[in-house]
Amino acid sequence: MAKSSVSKLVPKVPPLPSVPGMSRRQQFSASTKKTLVEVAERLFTEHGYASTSLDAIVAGAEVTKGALYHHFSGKQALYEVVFEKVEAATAQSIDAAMRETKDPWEQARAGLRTFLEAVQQPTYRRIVVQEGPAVLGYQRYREQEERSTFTVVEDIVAAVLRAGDRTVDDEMVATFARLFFGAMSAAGESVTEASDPEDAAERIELAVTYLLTGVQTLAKQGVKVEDMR
Amino acid sequence: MAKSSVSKLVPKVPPLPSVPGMSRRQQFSASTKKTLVEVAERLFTEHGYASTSLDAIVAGAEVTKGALYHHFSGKQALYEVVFEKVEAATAQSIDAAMRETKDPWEQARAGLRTFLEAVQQPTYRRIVVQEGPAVLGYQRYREQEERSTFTVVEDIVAAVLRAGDRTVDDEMVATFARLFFGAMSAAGESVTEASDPEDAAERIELAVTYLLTGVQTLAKQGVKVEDMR
DNA sequence: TATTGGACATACCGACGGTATGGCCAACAC
DNA sequence: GTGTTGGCCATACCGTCGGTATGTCCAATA
Repeated sequence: MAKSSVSKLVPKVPPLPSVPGMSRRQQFSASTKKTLVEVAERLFTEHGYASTSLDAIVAGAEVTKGALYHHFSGKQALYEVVFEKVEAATAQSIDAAMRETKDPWEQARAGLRTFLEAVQQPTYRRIVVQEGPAVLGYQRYREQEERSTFTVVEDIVAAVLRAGDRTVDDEMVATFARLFFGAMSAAGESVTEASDPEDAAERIELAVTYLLTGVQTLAKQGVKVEDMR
Repeated sequence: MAKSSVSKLVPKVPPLPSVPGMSRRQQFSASTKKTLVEVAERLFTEHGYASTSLDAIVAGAEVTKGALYHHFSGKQALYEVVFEKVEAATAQSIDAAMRETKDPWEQARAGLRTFLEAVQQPTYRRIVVQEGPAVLGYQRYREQEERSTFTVVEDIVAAVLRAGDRTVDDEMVATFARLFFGAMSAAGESVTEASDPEDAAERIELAVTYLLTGVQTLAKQGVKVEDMR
């Protein structure tokens, strides 16, 4: 009991590089909200959504459920914020990797490679790939996806595809992007669970390269997607 | 109260085409177990795992939790039985579709088409694709998968791949199969959610055909997967 | 200085998964 | 025919967890 009273008497350390536009009160509030999200991200990643209780989250953040429900409407809403954060970070990292080169083909390779790496990260795997659809429902899952990572992947696919066949419309690009996105997501799980992850990742890249080479070859021959009908 | 006493006084209708090897008692038991699985499959499909209470399941089966826990060790175990049932049925339907023709290439087309159809069925989508990984955990999910549907898909991929390049090893086949399996799963969601599902399905088939044609073209040119290194 | 409202803490509720216990009756032994 | 046993299931109950209602404190503003 002494311990808890101490934790109450000693307030949280204020975020020192204080944001100028915010009052002290607002800064404390933002700090607890941020802490809640960070703790939730960690626990959701480690134990999954169902096995992570709100009590565990608020304990980890050293607050109470009152604080949590003041900032979020419930467990699912908190999860959604964590989800968005993880998605945004991943999209940004892919984007950054692509900006390191200017050659479109190299950009695509770099982007896909980074995506394959991202999809192996425990946080992205658990929160986005494995539990995202089940927790958010597929509708919301897809909406969130399309505002970040999927769009980046779609741009890559569009560049690769249109390099060989300029006649493909947007919907066809989206279709290819869906296939690639699904394939890479499954690949991430596969790689992570493999006995030799490095070797598995290499095989994935080999397979994808083979498929892309096939697409390139068709393009050089002037074979278009529409010709498949 | 009169209602409940009536339901107790009037026992369930015994399964009439009685299995010879079973005693009456065993047949009643098997009947309740089967009913529980069927009701659970329906409710899990309609409302999802988390939103389906055991009370709702036992009410639908007109038994009590005592019966449920006599036959299954818990909610997750019941889900796993349902999962296996759905997986087995899907694998069998793909298998049946493939047996209708003898040409290997046509078999592959039929198999993939049937898989694309299966992945759009509400039950398979919800129980296997959307919630399977989250509820069972990816480990068990993959174990179950590899005992049924995935293996069938893997066989198809192996046949297509080895028709052009006989040097690919089993692990490389498995890698391609993973990619295809993931791509088709995502495709199923995409098709189902599309404003025009038929059109979406056609686009998917077009895209897959394009990719396969690329693979065939490479094979004809003698380009092997190993050449990608 | 008075007042207000944002930012929490505390106490509590209902639902749900799971367990403990007991009753009933078919099946088998004799 | 009778006694006994064990499979099959009903009933009652418990702990946990997500969510809610209410109260408190204090910084910010007038």
